[in-house]
Amino acid sequence: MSIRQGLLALLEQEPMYGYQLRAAFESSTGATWPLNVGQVYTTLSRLERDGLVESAGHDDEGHGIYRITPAGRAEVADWFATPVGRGTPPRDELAIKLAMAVTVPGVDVRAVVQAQRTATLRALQDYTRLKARATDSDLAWSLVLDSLVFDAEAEVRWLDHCEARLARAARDGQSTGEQRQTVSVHQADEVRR
Amino acid sequence: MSIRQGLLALLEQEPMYGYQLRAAFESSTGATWPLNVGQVYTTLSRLERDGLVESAGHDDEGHGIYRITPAGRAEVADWFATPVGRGTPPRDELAIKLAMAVTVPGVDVRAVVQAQRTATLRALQDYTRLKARATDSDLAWSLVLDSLVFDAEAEVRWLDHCEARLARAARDGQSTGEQRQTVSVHQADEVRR
DNA sequence: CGACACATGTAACACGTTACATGATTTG
DNA sequence: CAAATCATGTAACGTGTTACATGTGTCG
Repeated sequence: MSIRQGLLALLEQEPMYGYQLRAAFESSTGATWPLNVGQVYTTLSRLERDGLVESAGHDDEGHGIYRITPAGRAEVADWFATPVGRGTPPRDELAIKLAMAVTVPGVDVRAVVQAQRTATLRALQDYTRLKARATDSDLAWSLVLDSLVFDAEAEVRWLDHCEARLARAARDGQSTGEQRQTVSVHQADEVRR
Repeated sequence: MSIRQGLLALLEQEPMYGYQLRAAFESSTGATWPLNVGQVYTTLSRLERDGLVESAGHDDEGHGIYRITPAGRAEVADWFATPVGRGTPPRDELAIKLAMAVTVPGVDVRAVVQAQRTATLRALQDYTRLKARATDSDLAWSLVLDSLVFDAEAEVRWLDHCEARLARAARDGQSTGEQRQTVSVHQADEVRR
């Protein structure tokens, strides 16, 4: 649901054709998330289907131009105005994986944490290397890169935290898997708000 | 791609029927990500289609039990052994949104940052409140909660960082939108590795 | 000429998600 | 009894993603 919004936002700047849109998107995000061109066209179709963009004839060179509609503008405004979903946060694969690792007996949780930690640290190095260049020019990309860095750092911190807790749990003799047999359902509907 | 793996991992612990699986999943993740029961069954079908689980007759009470296959076990082992995708990191909607906000002229970036900051801080409070209870018992849920906290904290830090950079950029007169007209493609294929 | 970037699409599939239909069993 | 929970499924849709088909222009 973010490519859709992203492309739509770019179209608010100026009508564009498909290839141009892809270039604009990758330029802003610094090619952090490579975008298959085909997806631009499928997404444009869907946006047109939903009345958020419309075909606007052809370019001087014959490119099929797309233009944003009033409804589209409204949607973009709404997107920027509404904070990103901290109500039901996006499923975090790593968190799920660790949760399962400590739930299912016979999994070497420490090893999982270690492996992840190494990988994340390596990614962090890559990001830092990339940040060296490209700094002041592309503000957008620079911020995206920083986002990746902050995320990765938080992940490392969390992994360390996990290790500490696991060590403590192990020391206290709890065999990591003292789950009840018949799992009780719905002990926390509150999270759902 | 994480529910699939999660359910599969749970089945390695012990054969189960659908409803039980959902309970186990929500128990481990602390109902942080509520899981529609229907999805358990669709996912089970797909897992069976792929030969990772198989039907194992019926329970004493007539429940349709699913059992993990050797191939399934292999996949789980692989899942735990392979670090989560720090090669092409998952698309971060907030990062994309901010990138677009600074790219498209006429967007009040500061307002976007502010709104997000408020929302995230509020979420952080909720998490902290939840952490008060539930601590030592459910290790898994506790870790998931911590993950959310660490993530949210990193987000706030990043938002502050963004604000600072934006202020600096504004002070230096760059009108936030000094993007080149014709966007240059592929200036950074390196990220893709 | 041949390779390569530009450019536009389409078909197919994956996973996640919701809404709905249906029935058994429990419980106030 | 009525309402809620347990339990199993299916149908339909949405976005994201890849692979493919196809054609034009450009440049060494």
